Amino acid sequence: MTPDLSNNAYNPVASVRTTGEKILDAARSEFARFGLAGGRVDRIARSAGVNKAMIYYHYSSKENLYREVLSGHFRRVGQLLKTRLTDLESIQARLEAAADVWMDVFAEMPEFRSLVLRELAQPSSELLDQIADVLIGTGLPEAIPQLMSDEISAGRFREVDTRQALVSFVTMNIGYFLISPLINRVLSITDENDFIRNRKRAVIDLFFNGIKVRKL
Amino acid sequence: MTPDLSNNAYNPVASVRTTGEKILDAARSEFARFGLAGGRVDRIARSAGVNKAMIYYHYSSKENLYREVLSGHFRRVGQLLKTRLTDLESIQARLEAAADVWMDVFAEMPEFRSLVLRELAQPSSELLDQIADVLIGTGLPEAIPQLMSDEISAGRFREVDTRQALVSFVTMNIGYFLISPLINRVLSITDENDFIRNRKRAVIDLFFNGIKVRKL
Amino acid sequence: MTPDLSNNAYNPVASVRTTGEKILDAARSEFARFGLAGGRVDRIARSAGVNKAMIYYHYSSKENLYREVLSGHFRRVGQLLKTRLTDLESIQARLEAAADVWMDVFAEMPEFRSLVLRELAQPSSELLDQIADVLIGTGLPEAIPQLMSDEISAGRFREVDTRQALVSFVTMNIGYFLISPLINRVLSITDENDFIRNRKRAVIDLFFNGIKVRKL
Amino acid sequence: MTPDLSNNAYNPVASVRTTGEKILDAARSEFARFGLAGGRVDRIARSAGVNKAMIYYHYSSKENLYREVLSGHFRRVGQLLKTRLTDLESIQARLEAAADVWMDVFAEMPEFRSLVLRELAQPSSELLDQIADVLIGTGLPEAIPQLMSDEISAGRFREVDTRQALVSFVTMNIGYFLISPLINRVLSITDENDFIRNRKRAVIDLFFNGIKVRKL
DNA sequence: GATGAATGAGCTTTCATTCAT
DNA sequence: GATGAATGAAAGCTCATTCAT
Repeated sequence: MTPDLSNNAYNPVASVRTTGEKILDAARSEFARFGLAGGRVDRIARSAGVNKAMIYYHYSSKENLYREVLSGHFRRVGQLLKTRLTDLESIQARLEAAADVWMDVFAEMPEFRSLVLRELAQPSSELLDQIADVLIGTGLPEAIPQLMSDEISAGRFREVDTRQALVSFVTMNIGYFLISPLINRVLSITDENDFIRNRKRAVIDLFFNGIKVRKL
Repeated sequence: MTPDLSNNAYNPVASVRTTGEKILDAARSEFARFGLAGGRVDRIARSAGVNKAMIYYHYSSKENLYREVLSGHFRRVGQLLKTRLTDLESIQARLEAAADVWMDVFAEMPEFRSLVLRELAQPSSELLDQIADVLIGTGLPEAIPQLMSDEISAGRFREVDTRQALVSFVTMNIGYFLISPLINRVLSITDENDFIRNRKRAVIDLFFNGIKVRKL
Repeated sequence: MTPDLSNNAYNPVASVRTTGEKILDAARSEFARFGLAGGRVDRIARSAGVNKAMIYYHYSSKENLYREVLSGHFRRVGQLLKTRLTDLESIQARLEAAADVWMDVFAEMPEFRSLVLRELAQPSSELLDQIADVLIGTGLPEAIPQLMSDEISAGRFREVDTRQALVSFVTMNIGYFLISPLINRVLSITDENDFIRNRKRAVIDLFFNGIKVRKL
Repeated sequence: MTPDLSNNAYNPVASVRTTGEKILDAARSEFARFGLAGGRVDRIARSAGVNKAMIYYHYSSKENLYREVLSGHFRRVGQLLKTRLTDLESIQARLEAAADVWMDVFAEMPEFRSLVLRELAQPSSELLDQIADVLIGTGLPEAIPQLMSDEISAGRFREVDTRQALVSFVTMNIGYFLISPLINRVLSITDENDFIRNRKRAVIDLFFNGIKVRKL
């Protein structure tokens, strides 16, 4: 059930990592920690154990290396979404699966969070376009509101703005991961893993209780 | 009802902005756009219309200037929270007020979002400690779960994990602002202001419908 | 017998030091510690307790202030030499008096040593010209070798190169003060004052035993 | 008899000087002329004919480059002392050899004098510790006074303070070199080389005549 | 005389990138 | 592919000096 997102997800066989892969790995962590502007080519080379010139040989520029790092992540996320969200009929099943994917993504791709946050901070980010394309490509942003409308028509969901509802669901899931360092401090959460484990159920519970037709 | 968060919130009378304030204003926008590492002292000086050395005269280092920018924001946020969240009894009133504050903060302090996102991206950020302190200082992180517990005991709220519920509420509100560029693209939201206007009601509606005791 | 070289030698009445004097005092110690290139106008102003612009008001430039510091020293040294070396007949009396003066100069004008060393380090120093003039002005550099020649003619001194002998006498005296930090370390001299007290006698003793006619 | 202390002493084959050596050579002369604070990295780079960044590539900082310059000198001096002061029995032979070494050092390492003077001017110089160690390492500071004591016990030397005597010998030798620009002016010495050539004999003569037991 | 703020030139250092081997 | 050395542009910062009040 858990996906294959082990350490070597990006580089299946660690023992024969090519120079290009070593650079990519080092760059991933460098850019996650310091961002594009703050990341240092020297540091990447050193922590990859290769000569600095090799970075230019393989990736031609720091900025391009950064792009490679990001597109690697998105390829992986897209692939996960595609694999895990097919053949699911009910809206609940789909949303649960999506929640799972995000949890896995953040759990197993530790640098992803930082990279995305920094991209979100930039006024015009070509990267966001890429993510958006990946997400739209899953068909979910269109399908989910449509399914909700169907449920509303069928009298099972309350009359809500379906896009707002979708945004609510997404932010409850992703939002926690994005601002977890802040939340952990404010709520004195010490066992983060435990909190995350319960998170999915809590979100699903609140969301469907909030959207389904019930009587007071 | 809307607060005085106009452009000159930090410098009431624009016409007599001191050099220090001009620098701070320029720095705010520079760091929001490019981050600490990407921000350029030259550019700040130029766009503030002052000599570069003045930045060091007034703020002693680029990093310290950055800190001043951030702490200025937090002071403002803390002050807003303090002003707007007092004398409110019911949990609903409090959460609505908090939602209003966040909406205002993001609407009126355009650089805040970027700055916070970049800080969230950093593994160890002393700034997050500052925000956390501001938030804890409002008493809300303790009060809200307590009020929820009271409602649960009184049979009015369902048996939910109160901290998870709080996190859900917060992320539904803040989360949208943080990832709005992405959401806007994915959901093809063109009139962002319109979406934001409806957002508060949608969140409150979903949240309380989801947490209150009702019958199916 | 000991001269009036107390702390306030340069500024007779400390309690009413003018701004110009305060600056001069601070500058003296600053330039002694860091040299002309390493000395900082800011630091001088701060440690003098005056505004930086005052330095320019009173001394017009850093370099000029430096010159004032040095010429203050030389005036003092010249004055000392003049006072203490007059009315002395015998060569021994004169050399002893000169040794005393140097000892007093180094003992009571703590910054002098550093300043002179730095000037000596510079290939072309107008300051050295000034000192040289002061020294020549005392008449000693001409008188002493002449007196030695007389002694030689009279058969009391051995046939030595009188200028070399004078240089030997001077370096034995001054030389120690110039390189004392080094000598103290190498010879593990802990009680420097004690060593200095004995120095004069040792020099005189060695010099005259070395130069007088004796039999093996 | 004279040692190989030609211009390229530090870099035996001038035609293949490495970049690091070129920098070191340029730095040596720059720091000798202007000191650490007054020395300019730009100037060093230009006069070495290399890119400024190379200085940081090879020596990581201006201060460190300065340290390298000095330790290079001290290594050389230590080596000279070690080579020239072995296998010498009599105290006279040893002192003469030491005097020769110092004369050679000052004659052939033209920058040494300035560098040492500036270091002597600094209140706390780690460099002086290094020189002191080199000197102590030669064993002379301990051996010479001991030899003098032996001579005194044997009735050949007069009863003198042996450390004072050693200091006298050293300052007569080194002292002249340190303050030569001053002495030359005061005594109108035009042919410095001639004076230096005679200096050694004059010092030895005065010293031993002064310390040996003789009769008036 | 005295001050705080301002200036401009120049400082040390950094860093992405390229070159020669 | 791989390396160590090199480059040039620009970065952050300093500092002697001056100005307005």
